[in-house]
Amino acid sequence: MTTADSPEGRRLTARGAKTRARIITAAADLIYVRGVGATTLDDVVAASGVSKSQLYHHFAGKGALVRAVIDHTGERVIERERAALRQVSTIAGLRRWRDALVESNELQHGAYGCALGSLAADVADHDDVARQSLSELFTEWQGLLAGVLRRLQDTGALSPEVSTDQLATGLMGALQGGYLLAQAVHDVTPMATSIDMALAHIESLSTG
Amino acid sequence: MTTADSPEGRRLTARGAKTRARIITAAADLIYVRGVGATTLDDVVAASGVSKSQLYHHFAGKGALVRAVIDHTGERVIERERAALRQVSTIAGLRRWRDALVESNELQHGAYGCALGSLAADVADHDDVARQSLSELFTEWQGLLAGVLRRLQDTGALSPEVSTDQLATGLMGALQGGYLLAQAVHDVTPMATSIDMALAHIESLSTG
DNA sequence: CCGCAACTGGACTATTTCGTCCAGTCTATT
DNA sequence: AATAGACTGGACGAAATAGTCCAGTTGCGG
Repeated sequence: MTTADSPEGRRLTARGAKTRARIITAAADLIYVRGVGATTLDDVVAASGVSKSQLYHHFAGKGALVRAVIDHTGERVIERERAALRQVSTIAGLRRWRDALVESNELQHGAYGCALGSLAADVADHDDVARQSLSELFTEWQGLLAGVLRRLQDTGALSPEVSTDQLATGLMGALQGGYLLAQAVHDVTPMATSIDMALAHIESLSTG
Repeated sequence: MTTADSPEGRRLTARGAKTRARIITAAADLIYVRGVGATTLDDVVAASGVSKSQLYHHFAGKGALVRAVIDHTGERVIERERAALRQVSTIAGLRRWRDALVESNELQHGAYGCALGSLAADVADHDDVARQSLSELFTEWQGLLAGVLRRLQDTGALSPEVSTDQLATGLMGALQGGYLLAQAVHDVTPMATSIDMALAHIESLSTG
């Protein structure tokens, strides 16, 4: 999944890998809060406690760093979602998943939005390879949701007629739209409402 | 709705107003395509054919210009939606509304996303008064959707039990999420799917 | 028709920010 | 433990960009 993002060929020592990781996590944190455009490389240098020459040693430039941040954030989100959704096979489980996301977003009153969604809005029209990475990440995330929906079908809680892929897309749309509205309003209520509507629809498609 | 955005007190002549409007539309077009951060004031000056001193004559700075762009774009979107939704009172009418938005977005293969949504993602965490304007615009837009849903209730096409406000929020969430996914994938399919799910849910709530 | 205020235009400055360079330090291997 | 090569640090340069200033023009009220 993760594309080769360090200068090709050269192998990293353990120390180098650690430094590189420190740069990425610092950049990811800053970018999540301030956005790509408002995050300067000097900010990243200061936050990571790494010299600028190292930043350019590990990354070809700001674009490459941003792409690495996308990969990193993507892995984090996918990993979190994989853990959260792995065992879910009921509507109630999906509701608990929703609750966790809403509560987590509540902590910052909806600010900053979805880690992946904000990145997408930020770079999609500016960096095509970054956009494609994000596209694949969204697809993977939707795949996890589709897996849950298939399990609902297997247990008979969801009609076998419906397209789990389309429902997963709809659910992801509701989630991302909810994040965006919550970000604009600084209140998670619309996010909860938006996801609830998607879940209610899924529930209404139960067998019989 | 539109806040006073030109230096208070001074009255604009017709020529001044025209120049001011030209700046705003040029900036709005650039910002829609490139985003706020990637749009420079020199770009705006070049695109509008207006001198920089005039830009600063009409706007206190970049932030004020961006806020004016938000007001302008907001009015445009709300006006468009008001016209599109005014007479809608059936599910089929909502479907035609959906078709028009999807087709329009198809022209650019989903790029740039929703004029209001992109702005929100761009500035919400950086300018609180801009965020609040956007919040109000979303609320107004949702109000138009809620109006349609109330008409559905009046004609008996929608159960009088359901909350039209919540459904409108869910529909707006699906719309915005759909825009974002389409932007990431460069394909309007997920946008269509996302809205369709919301509409299917609304349709499933018909009386009886 | 005249004068004053508002509008127009573009050259200029200060600051920010991306990216480079070089000198010194650490580490793995022989 | 010596050396080669990889890693670290910060000072430096160049470009872009927000914002300022002043000289010239236009148009409206008296």
